[in-house]
Amino acid sequence: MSLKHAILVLLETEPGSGYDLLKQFNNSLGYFWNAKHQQIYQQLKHLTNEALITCDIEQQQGKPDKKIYKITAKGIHEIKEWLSQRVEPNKINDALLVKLYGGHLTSEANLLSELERHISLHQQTLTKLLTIENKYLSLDDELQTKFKLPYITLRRGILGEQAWLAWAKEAKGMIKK
Amino acid sequence: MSLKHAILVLLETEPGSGYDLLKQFNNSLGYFWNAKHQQIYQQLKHLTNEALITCDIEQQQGKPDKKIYKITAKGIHEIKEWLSQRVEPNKINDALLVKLYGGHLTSEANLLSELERHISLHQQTLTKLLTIENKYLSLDDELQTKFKLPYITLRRGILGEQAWLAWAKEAKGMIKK
DNA sequence: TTAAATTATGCAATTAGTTGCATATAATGC
DNA sequence: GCATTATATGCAACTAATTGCATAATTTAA
Repeated sequence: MSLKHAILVLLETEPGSGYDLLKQFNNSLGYFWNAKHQQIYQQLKHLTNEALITCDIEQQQGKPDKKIYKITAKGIHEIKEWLSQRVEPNKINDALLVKLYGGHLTSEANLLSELERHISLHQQTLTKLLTIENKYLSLDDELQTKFKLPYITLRRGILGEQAWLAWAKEAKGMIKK
Repeated sequence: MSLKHAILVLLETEPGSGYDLLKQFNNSLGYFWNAKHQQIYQQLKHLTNEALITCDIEQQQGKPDKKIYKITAKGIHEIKEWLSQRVEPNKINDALLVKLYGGHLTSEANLLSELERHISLHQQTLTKLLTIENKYLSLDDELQTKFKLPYITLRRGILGEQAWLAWAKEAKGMIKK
């Protein structure tokens, strides 16, 4: 399980609330980690109980109070321990491919429109990632070096989405033929 | 949840045992669905209770009896119903990218050796997929047409792995620099 | 001006998935 | 000759993740 470690790594970079983490997962980091708000809030509670993070409450007018979490020394130690161990390669469960695999039981039009819908989602993701990349590339050398590792993960997102779109184009052609 | 539908789709193509399904997931279909044996056996029980599949027992000498499952008319109906609905795009949770993202807390050597380990796993997967592709390409036109849709999903695996490896090469270069 | 989206959190119940254990033979490799 | 891998299934306990519900003010867009 590494939602735990994903959260620790994010909080090590910068303290934040559950909602902040949620936004990071939903926006920029969605190409490598996804989680619902429930999971994040529950995990933050666990991590606090384990003393891997601590929490300060920030008063806000109107909105509910914001709980700002930050990592502890014990939390940093936990990350380092985790980093020294192997991680499992990514488990893939792709329902769209199941749908295509069994696609002879439905219409070509259905397959094509579903594919089209996914293409547009992936295209949106790619555009978002390229925008982030452009911001990165406009930084000075020092900052580029500082954010080199996150940038490498961003490149995974970009290359992954480009390959997905290339496949989808090929797939569309083959379905029609 | 579409392990259920992944199993139904596989059994629609060809009846088989839980173990047969496990092998399919672990070998050829691992690039689009993964499941442990427990999950498969449990799901087969559920599907049987729902009368979406039925089961014949095949006696074997030495080994435990093999339970051969096949899909029912109700099961086919369930697939068609599912195929008519939208599927969610793939949720990604990639621990290796978390590791790289927080990689400043560990050594470059550690990152590189982990990356190298994953490269070799992905290379193996790609080789396996290309072997399957070659078999497909040597079929006659009629059979190629028949297996067109599964082949499209195979292409996703191939293009996905190739893109992953291209990224990894780039990443290695950047980490060293 | 009214509806919808955003900000911000969390309990409770359920479903999905993993891990550990258990059994038992045959075939393969060292 | 001995260890490992493959064949073949499944219970029980646990952990992880999702879904439904709940609250409540602010900002934004139609």
